[in-house]
Amino acid sequence: MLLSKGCIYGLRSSLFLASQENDGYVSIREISEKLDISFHFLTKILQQLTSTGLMESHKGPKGGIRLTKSGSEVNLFEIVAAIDGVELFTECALGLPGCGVKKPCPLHEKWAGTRDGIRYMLENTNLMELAKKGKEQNLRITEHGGFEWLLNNDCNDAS
Amino acid sequence: MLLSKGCIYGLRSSLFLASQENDGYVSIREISEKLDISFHFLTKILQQLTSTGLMESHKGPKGGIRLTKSGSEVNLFEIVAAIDGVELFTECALGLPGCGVKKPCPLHEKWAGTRDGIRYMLENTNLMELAKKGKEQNLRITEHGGFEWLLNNDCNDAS
DNA sequence: GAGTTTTAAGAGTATTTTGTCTTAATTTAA
DNA sequence: TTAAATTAAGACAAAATACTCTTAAAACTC
Repeated sequence: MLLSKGCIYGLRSSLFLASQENDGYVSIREISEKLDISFHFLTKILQQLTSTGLMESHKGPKGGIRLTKSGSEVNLFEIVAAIDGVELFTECALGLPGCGVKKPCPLHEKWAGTRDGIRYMLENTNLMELAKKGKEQNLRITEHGGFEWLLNNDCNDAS
Repeated sequence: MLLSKGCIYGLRSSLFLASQENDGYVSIREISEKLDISFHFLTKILQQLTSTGLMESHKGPKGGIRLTKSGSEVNLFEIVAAIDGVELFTECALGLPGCGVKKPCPLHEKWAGTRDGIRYMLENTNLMELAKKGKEQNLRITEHGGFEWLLNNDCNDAS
């Protein structure tokens, strides 16, 4: 698996926040229910994003979490790096410590190119463009629910 | 981590076998000692490669394991797929089941392109070219040892 | 055929990842 | 000022991954 579960949850949550119409706090409980993610686990993931400054949280009623910057200013690499770290983008494909141009493994050059391709894609994709696309085309952000349903329904809705 | 430890061990072992001068059986014990991999663990990994037909094994003295095809006919994708499976190359970056052109997530297109890039690199890299490169430039195949040392020393060597 | 060398197979252990539960601290609002 | 709502933090549990150990089966050598 390329990204850890926590990282995937972090990306989905970030995308959800970026697709909100207003920029107020959204409670983690709501995110966890709408995205079908374990509440307590998500809490810990999002703490990593607040500790790195990508999000800010607020306690109490009307509290929750929100992006510190506009979705258009946050790229996916920032989120991945905050949760999974940058090892994926620095490590050797054959697992050799310290693999690099100075002491390469036979696969180093090719892998470095591919690795940079992943990084480039993540760095050049921001939350806003994904949220826009998701809303316009009502794409999925959870197993069964698209953006449309997600943004127009309360959790408590019986429907 | 992109590849599991087992997969990395499988790749290193395959590369080691492809770099042998003769095509006889090499004992798993020798591979495990030279590549510094746990013997019993490696045994299980290589069993996956023999069960998929990429390698063949032989018991008893003079036994061991060897590639069924020439190193130039084995690409890295075959090895990765045999050990880690093809999920990496089919799964959604956001973890949504069944993500694809029909029911995409907002990231699907971009991720599919990147994913195919990884696959393309693996499919278009064969063991022989890596072994050749490794031997010519005496690159590393283990943390401290290069190809040269590896191929010219017996395990029992006191040196 | 007996003994040795090797892979095969399975049970068991350790570590990491993933997820759960409880309590504390903070904030709002009645 | 009390109660409710929320995040923060830490202990705990489950599952997956990584690794170890023991025994069995096969093949070679004498």
